[in-house]
Amino acid sequence: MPRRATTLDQVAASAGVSRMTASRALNNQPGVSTEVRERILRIANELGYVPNRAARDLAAGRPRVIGLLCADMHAPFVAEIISGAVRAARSAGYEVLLYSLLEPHEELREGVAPLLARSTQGVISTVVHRHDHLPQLRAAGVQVVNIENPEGGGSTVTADHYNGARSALRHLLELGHRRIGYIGSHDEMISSRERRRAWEDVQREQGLPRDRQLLVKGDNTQATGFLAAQRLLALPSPPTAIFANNDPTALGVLEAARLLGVRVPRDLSVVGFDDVPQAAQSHPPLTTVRQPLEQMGRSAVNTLLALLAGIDPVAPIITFPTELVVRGSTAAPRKGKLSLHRQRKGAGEGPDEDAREV
Amino acid sequence: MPRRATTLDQVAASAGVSRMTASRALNNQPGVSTEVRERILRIANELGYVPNRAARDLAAGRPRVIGLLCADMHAPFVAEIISGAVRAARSAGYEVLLYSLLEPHEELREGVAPLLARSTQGVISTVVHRHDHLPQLRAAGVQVVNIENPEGGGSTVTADHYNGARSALRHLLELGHRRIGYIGSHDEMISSRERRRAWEDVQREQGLPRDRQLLVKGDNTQATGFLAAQRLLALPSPPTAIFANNDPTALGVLEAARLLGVRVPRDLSVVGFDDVPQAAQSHPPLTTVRQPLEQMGRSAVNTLLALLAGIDPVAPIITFPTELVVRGSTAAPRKGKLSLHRQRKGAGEGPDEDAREV
DNA sequence: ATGAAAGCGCTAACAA
DNA sequence: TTGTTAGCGCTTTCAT
Repeated sequence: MPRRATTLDQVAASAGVSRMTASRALNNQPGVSTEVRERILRIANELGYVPNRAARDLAAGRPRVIGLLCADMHAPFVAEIISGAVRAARSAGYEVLLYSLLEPHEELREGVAPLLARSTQGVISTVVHRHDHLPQLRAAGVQVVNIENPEGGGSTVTADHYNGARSALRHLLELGHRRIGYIGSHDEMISSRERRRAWEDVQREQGLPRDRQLLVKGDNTQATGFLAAQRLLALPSPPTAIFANNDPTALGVLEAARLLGVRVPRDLSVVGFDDVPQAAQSHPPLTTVRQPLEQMGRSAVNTLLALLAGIDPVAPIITFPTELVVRGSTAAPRKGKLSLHRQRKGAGEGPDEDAREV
Repeated sequence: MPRRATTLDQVAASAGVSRMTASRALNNQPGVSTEVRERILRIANELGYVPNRAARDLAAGRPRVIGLLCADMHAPFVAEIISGAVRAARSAGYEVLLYSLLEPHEELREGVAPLLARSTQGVISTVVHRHDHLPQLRAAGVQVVNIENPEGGGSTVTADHYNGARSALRHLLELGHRRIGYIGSHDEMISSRERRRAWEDVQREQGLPRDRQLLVKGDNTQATGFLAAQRLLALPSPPTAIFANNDPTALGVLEAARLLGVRVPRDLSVVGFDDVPQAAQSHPPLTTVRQPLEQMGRSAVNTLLALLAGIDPVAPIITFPTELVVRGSTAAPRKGKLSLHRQRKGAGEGPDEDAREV
C-alpha cells in the first residue's frame, strides 16, 4: 500500500529549513537564497514530493482548478480545444475539471453552477449553441471565458469566421467562379451567421446574381449536405462552386456530386470549413478553412487566468485568424455550362424525392 | 464580488445544531434524526450551501476525484466514454480531472504519474494503443481501470470485439456471402486483433477459401479503407462483401466502390465497426457493430469506485456485448459474378497506382 | 532572507 | 442521537 506521501514538513526537515522557506522555494517565490532554494528543490525531488492539492487549495482560499464546460464532446473541434486548454492550464499549475453536459442541448442542471463556483476558479465554456447557461454561472460568481460564442457577454475567444469565409469565397472568385452556392446551418450559432454574412456580402459586392436559390439551409451534417447539394445541382442554372458551412456538409456535397456524376473539381468546386481530420482524406481531398483550435483553447485559459489575476483582458473578444487550406476539391470552372446529361445516373435507390425537403 | 461562500458552520448555526450533525445530515450518514436531518437539508438549500471540496478532501485524507487519462481526444469513441464516465462519477459525488496526453503516442510525461497519485484516487485510462503507462501509474500507487486495453493487467472494461465481429460476419454469411474481404489495422490494439481473429476463425469454420489476398492491412482511416478496397475489388475474384475493422475504413470502402462503379449493397456489401455518428449518414447508411460506450464509461467508473472501496471486482475484465446495427450497406450477393466492366470508370484522377501500397 | 503563529472548512475518532 | 476535540497539509500574515 502506498505509505503516506511526502509532505512539505518532511522536505523542510530534510533540508534543515522551516516549512515556510520550503514552500517559498517550491513555489518560485522570492525570499529564498539561491543556495537554499536549490537544496530544497533537490531534496523535494529526491523525496518525490508532490504538493497536496486539497491542502494547498484550502489554505490559499481558492482552488487551482479551471472548469471546462463541454456541450457536445462529439463535435470534432472540441477535441483540439480541450488539448490546448489542458496544456495551458497544466503549465500554469492548474488542473482541469471536466463538466460535460450529457445532451448537447441540455440545460445546465440545477446546482451545477454553484458547484462550479465552489470547485473551480473559472470556467471555459465550449457551449456554442446556447448561451443561457452564462448568466447562471455568472450569478454563481464564476468567471467564464467563452469559446466561439460571444453572445452571452464577457470574454470570448473565437475564430474569424467572417474573414475565413471570405477567404474561401475569394479563392473561388479568383478561380473564376461566378455562381457560388452556399449551404448554411441553423442561425443559432454565430459562426454560421458570420459565414453566411460573408457569402451574402461577397454576392453583393461582386454584383453576382441575387439568386436566393443559391442559398440552402442545412444543419451541419453530412446528410443534409448531401440533400442540399442535390437541390443545388438540380437548379436550372446550377452553381459551379459550393461553399459549405462546415466540413461534414461539404463531404455530403462530395457524395452527392459523385452520385450525380458531377466531377469534383472539374464540374464543381467545393469548399468546407473547420478542417476536420477527414477533410484531408476525402476524394478529392477537401479545400477548407482551418481554425487554430488548439491555440484558441490555450488562449481561453490564459485569458481566464489573466481575468482571475485581476488583469483586464486586452479586448472582450479575442479573434484568431483562420487559414485557407487549398486541397483538391477546387479548380477553375469549365468554360461551358455544367453538363447535366449524367445527372440521374445511379440515383435509382437514392433519396431523390427528399432532395426538395431540405 | 462573490462574498464568502456559505460554510458548514453557518448551516449548523442556522439549524441550531453542531457542525458535525450538519455534516452527517448532508452526507447521508446515519446518526441524525429524520426531523433534524430535514431541517438541516432545508436550511442548507436556502443558504445555497455547497461543500468546499478542498476542505473535504483534506479532512478526509483523500480527494473525491477520479482522473481520466485520454490519449486521443479525436477518436470518435472517447466522447461517449467520457460522457458516461463523467455522469457516473458525478452521481457518486466525484469530480473528474482530465488528463489528455497531447500526442496520441506521447509518453506519460515525467511527473504525471505521481501527480495523478496525489490529486486523484484512481484513474480511468482510455489509452488503447500502448500500455507502458500502466506500470508507471501503478508504481505511483494509483488504481487504474482500463478501457479497451486488457494488456497492462489490472481491471479492464471492454466490448466483445470478437463476438461483435462474428455477429457482423454471421450477418454476411446469412445473406449468402462466401467471399468476404477483411480490412484490418495495426495489431497493436487488441480490439483489432480480436476482430481479425473472428474473421479468420469464420473463414476456417465455414471452409471458405483460405485466400490471403482477402485480408488487407489498413490503419483505421478512411484513406486506407479507400485504397484497400480498390485492391480487394481489383482481385481476379473479388469479394462480394467487405468487413472493415472500423467505420472510417468502411466509409473509405464505400467511397472506393462508388468510384469504381461498384454498387453497394447490390454488387458489394460493406460492414464497419463502432457506429460513429457518420455511419448513419453515409449513402447507403452503413451496417456496423455498435459498442455500448457510454455504458462502458459508467462501468469503468463504478469498477474503480468499487476497487477504491476495497471490493474486489467481479472479474478482472468486464466485457460488454456489442450490437449489430443493420443498415443499408449489406444485402444478399448477386447471383452472377461481380461485373467488372465498369471498374476503371472515372478513376483517371484517382490514386490508382497507390492501391497496391496499402 | 527566514521563521512562527494562525487558520482555511471540513471529517474522523471519540465522548457524552 | 448529538457534540467535542483534533487535526488534514498547506499558505497567509506578521514577525525577526
